[in-house]
Amino acid sequence: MKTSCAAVRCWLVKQEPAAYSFAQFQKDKKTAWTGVRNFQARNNLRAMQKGDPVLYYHSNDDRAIVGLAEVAKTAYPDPTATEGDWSCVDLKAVRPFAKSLALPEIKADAKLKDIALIRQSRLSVMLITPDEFAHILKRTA
DNA sequence: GCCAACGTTGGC
DNA sequence: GCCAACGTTGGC
Repeated sequence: MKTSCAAVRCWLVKQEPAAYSFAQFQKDKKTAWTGVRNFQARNNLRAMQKGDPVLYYHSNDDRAIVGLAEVAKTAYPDPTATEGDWSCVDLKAVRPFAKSLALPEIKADAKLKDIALIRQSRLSVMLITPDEFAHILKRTA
């Protein structure tokens, strides 16, 4: 359990399943979330706290929120960056969702219409409101 | 495969 | 500091 007084923040990361699927992530149990080269996404990585819940979204082929992860280690320098000031975190796979939540369903859901996933379609690491997070957990149970 | 959105780069 | 050109991402 988190014991700090800071509110738990919920995140969503996006990945192409062909590049790194949630199934592969589960086999690995833990992975370094490297390769982010966008300032806003990087700043979000840096704001993550250990234990924060992270939704896992498959872009391109799948287009659905498929599972849950959590932050295992806060931001540190991205070892894959050869230049520039970039960060990565470690993520731990928690569980796949019983039902994945597909993009058309997200778009059609009044409670999720302002979600960053839709509003900022190209951002790969984003903050999710607690209400949105709770609603997604309910719909994927 | 196409196109829209959008971040980045470079010329002025 | 503005803006056009370009590259990348991601939905369809």
